[in-house]
Amino acid sequence: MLLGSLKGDYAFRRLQKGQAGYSKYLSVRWRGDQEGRIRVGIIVTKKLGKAVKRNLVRRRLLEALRALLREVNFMQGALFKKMPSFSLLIIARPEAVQATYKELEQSLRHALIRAKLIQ
RNA sequence: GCAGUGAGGGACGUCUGAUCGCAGCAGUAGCUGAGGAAAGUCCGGGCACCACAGGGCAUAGUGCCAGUUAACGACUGGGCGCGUAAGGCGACGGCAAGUGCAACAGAAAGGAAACCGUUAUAGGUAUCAUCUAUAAGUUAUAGAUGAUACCUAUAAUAAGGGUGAAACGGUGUGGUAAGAGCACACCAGUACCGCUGGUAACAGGGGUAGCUAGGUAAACCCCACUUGGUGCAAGGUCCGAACGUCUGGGUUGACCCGACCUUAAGGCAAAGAAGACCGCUCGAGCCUCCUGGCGACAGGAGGCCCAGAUAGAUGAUCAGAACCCGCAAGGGUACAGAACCCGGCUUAUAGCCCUCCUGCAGCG
Repeated sequence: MLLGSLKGDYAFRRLQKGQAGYSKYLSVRWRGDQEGRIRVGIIVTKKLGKAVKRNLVRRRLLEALRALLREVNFMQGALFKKMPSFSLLIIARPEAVQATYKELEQSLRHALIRAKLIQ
């Protein structure tokens, strides 16, 4: 499954009105579109630390998302012509630095369910 | 041998395998995939575009000498200063052009003057000595001269004033009213002129002169040299949205001009929004050896290809090894992530290795 990345100020601003979900280590927002693919943006602010720590959190989140997308079913609003088609924004909280990969993955699953993106 | 919160250096800074995932390359199998600082962005280049006849000013920087280098404010070697020395540190041209600045203490912080002090002269006062006069009898008073002390004025002086980071050369002799480079000898320093060694900075030594010139230039400044700006989001190619214009088509109209409409009709011009591609990684490249050089480094031979992402690829899980901590279970393995590319500098850094040093213990 191809993952596009969100680019530009407009794409991020559009998601301010999206469906939101929260969990311990992160929050998510998503919105359906007609692109026919999944586009994702991950925000890891400087509150989390320097480049090494921020990179680690971002890569773990991206890895966890890929793992989740392989096994889950999407809600109806996220589909376009029976293909998943939406923009997703993941915002890491400062506590995410201390989390292990497993904790991040669970946290992401929890948040996506609460945002009504997956079942 | 052990220890060290001692110094210096390291082209040391975890390793191996499996599975899943990501990026690049490849027809496939597959191969490759962060650092010594990738960091800070403090200097210097390459490269790119813009500006530019030449010169000057300004701004900013550099500042002992020689070398290395593409270049540098870097590096190497040397000199000088500080230090007993090993060694370390030094923006290390000029304050005997000008201007400015200096807490506290101190008489005074730059004008060599004031003050204290010293000395001479004059005046006054006191005391003493001598002489004279008067009165009286072994004394008193007055005057004169001299000496000493104190006070005042004028002149001379910078020897002395002990404070300070720093006080207008030092020591001695002569000299003088007292003193003073005032004169002389030696020493230190300065300027100039030769000599010797060195490419040079500079070092050694000689002569002459004058008599001394405080500190501070990462204070202004003076002198010498260097210095255009912006940074790969540079810049370029493809492609080409909206806006323009012309032709066409339509409406109005008897027709023409005109006006309005039309964008899934076409042309021209321009546009830099979005996107794709180039720039982009083979380079002042890396490794080994040889030659030259004290060295920085240079030359040669052979071998090698070693990230190129673009909101940004390195992650997850498991197994094992190494080192450290702990009796054990177990825990820990730093600083830190490429963003056009190189050369430096600076800062961060657990542990490991090498050389030297120190301590303790043992042996000879």
